[in-house]
Amino acid sequence: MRYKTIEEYIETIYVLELKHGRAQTGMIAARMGVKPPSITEMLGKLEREGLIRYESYTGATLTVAGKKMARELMHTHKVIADLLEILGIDRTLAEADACQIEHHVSRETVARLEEFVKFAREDEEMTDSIRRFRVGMP
Amino acid sequence: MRYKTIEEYIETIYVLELKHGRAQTGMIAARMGVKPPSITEMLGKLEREGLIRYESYTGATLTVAGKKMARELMHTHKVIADLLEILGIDRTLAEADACQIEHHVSRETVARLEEFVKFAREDEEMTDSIRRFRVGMP
DNA sequence: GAAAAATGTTAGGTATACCTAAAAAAGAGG
DNA sequence: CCTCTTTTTTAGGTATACCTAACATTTTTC
Repeated sequence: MRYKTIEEYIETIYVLELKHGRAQTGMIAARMGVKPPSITEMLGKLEREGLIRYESYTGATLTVAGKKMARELMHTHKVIADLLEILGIDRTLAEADACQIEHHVSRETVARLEEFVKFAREDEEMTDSIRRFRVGMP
Repeated sequence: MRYKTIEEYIETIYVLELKHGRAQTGMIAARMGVKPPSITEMLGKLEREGLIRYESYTGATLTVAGKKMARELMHTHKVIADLLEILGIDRTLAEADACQIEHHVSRETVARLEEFVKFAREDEEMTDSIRRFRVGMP
């Protein structure tokens, strides 16, 4: 079994903070499939790295640096998922794949893929070509 | 620092076996930036998992299962790198990104991307659209 | 073919992301 | 405000991918 990355923790905290104002140990644990004591430990590490503020028994909130990381990850995720969907991959699968890929693409590549996604949406000829590609695919 | 995955070991052994008939501890260590004792240990694990044959002081060769994994990885790598290159990403960067992404895409998605790469090469209108996309990009 | 050089393995240790079980703190209901 | 419940943390332990230093084997060279 692979360990969760810091990025996955930050994303989880981001989502929980949006929904509940802060991310508590138990909520993070439930979402990530990791036991609470491990979360406590990890929150200590994330705080030492300046990505979250953390108070015992209260929960965690992202710092500016943490938010920046989270937003970049969300953005990357969206670009990848959109690209895969445009290329005819089922949204559910596209999301699942994006979840993994997002942690392993360079910024530069993301930027270029984003431009392609935009182009594929705006340019009529490209839209057409892609439509033809998708016709007759599973 | 992230640990090397089994897949990375298998790929390295594959390449070395192609070039030298077998993969020796030192060669693997040099390529992967991991010290020889760690390689010895890992080769034991890979053998227990049925991915390589391994003899002390002689080196490792891939089993059928190991070769299958290696070939699939190489194929996935090529599909991803080709796709990125088609979308205007510099080959060197495309290769680097593919090296990471290849370990995190579903088979199903790879299959679909492969079809897209083929289409992008064969279909004139698509080729044209992509050419227009790439014009005026860095 | 023996000594020297190169290569590989063993022994022992570190760091870290996880776990379970037990203790502690916070929150809710009477 | 005191007990009961829920939530969190502490304490202590495991597994694993790495490392260095020391030892063993193989290969090369004279």
